[in-house]
Amino acid sequence: MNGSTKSNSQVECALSGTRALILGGAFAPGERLSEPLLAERLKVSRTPLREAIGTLVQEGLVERLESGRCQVSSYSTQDILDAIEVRGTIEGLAARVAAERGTSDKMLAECRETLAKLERAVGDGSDIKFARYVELNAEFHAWMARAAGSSVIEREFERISRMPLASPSAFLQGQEAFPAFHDSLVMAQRQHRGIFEAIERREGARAEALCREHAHLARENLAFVMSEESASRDSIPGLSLVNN
Amino acid sequence: MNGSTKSNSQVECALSGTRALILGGAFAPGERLSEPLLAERLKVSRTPLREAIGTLVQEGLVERLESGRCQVSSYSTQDILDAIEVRGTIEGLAARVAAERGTSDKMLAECRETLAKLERAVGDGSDIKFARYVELNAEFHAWMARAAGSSVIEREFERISRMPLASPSAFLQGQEAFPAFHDSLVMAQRQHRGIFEAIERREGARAEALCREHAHLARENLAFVMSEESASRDSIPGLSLVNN
DNA sequence: ATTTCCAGAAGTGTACACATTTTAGAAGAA
DNA sequence: TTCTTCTAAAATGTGTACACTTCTGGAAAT
Repeated sequence: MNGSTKSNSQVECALSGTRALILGGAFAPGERLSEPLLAERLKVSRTPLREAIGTLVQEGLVERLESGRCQVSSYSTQDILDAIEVRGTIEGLAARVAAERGTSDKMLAECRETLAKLERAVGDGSDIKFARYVELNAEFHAWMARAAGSSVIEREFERISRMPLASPSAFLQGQEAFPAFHDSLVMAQRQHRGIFEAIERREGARAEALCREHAHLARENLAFVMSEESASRDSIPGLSLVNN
Repeated sequence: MNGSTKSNSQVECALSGTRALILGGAFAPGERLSEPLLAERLKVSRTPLREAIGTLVQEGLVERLESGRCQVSSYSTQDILDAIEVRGTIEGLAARVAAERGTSDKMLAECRETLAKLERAVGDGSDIKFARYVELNAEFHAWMARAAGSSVIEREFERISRMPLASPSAFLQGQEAFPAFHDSLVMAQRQHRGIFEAIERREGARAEALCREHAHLARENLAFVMSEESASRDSIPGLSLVNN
């Protein structure tokens, strides 16, 4: 549920617990949070909970009102589209920098392996291993952020990826049912190849442009999910926070 | 910009106080912070101080060690250059979006006024009003972030601008003495005009490219300041955190 | 029926105590 | 000297009490 909690500290517990509740739709967007109630629910005291809430405010999942109270954030579809655009832009920067400054053979080899695994997960498009794909897709994007060789750029990528629904894998979970998504994944994988090739050949502009186009695919997926009234709306964490 | 503490809360006090101490060079980069000592120094108790430190960790000014202790961050020159590049990229995105989606007449009028004021502050380059220029320059950049009409983009701009030395005005303070900076300011103002014109004419690609080039100017200024052993090194807040 | 006002309920901000962990330095052995 | 080991000091993590603020609901007045 809360993933792998490395530290059993109360703050970690409060953070992952609150995040899971919000992303799982336990609160309506705009709903106020009560520290005492939430503390009791999560079995932590207010002190670590308050620290966790502060983190969530920084992340943008929770907003602080003038009065000091906090409420669960509410996003418009446009907000999510913009967040994906920001991610694509940052990834584009990372890829361009990786291409321009050059990437070590070791890094390139790492990515080649990930890409090969991704191709095996995609297969010929008729029998895609989704769970595996999601994992490897995240790995590829994290690699790009790392390949720039800049802790600042990597940090920024991680931050925007933590924003709900802006992460590279946000819309992949639980979409097996839709054949349209299969084509999307095949195309995405072709773009992965293109991005890697551009970085390898030190073609910065091409790498950047491809990253942006790659992010555009996520925007299309969001538009698709938002237009559907299917069960997928419940299976995607955080989608309950999106209003119109 | 936040200079004046709107709320007299203990957290605000601890936050601005600690930030000022760090940016002012009261701690060496990498130096550990002691909550009890810092609390006593700032006349606040540990609880609000801890919250403030958490914020500073999120901002990147302070790092949390495995043990739980905190230390003042240390940046390389490359880190700052990268942060400026990220800012230029985000600004470029903002400008492109503003151009592509269109900007209201009211917004455009606002910016025209700022630009006119900026030109008055620059004059013919022989008698630049620096303090005024710094203020208006910040206004122009904030306008760009707003012009995109996206809270997500604006947020991201504000975040990266808070990173020490990455803000649009980081290297302007206290550089009156250097004639080279006068040319730099004149050119910067010409770029401001170009960016505005591109947004007005809805030339997204041009607006984006100009923003990046504009940020490059800040990179040059950093390189200049770092090469100098002048007093300017002490007059720029946060420069003491840069190592090599 | 609508507005105003007030009191109680609930919530946040802060201080502080205490348990546990980490650090630093002295003492001792190789 | 240099490296271990141990111990006391100091720091952090957390629970809790309490002051002060904000919210809520209903009674009274219009």
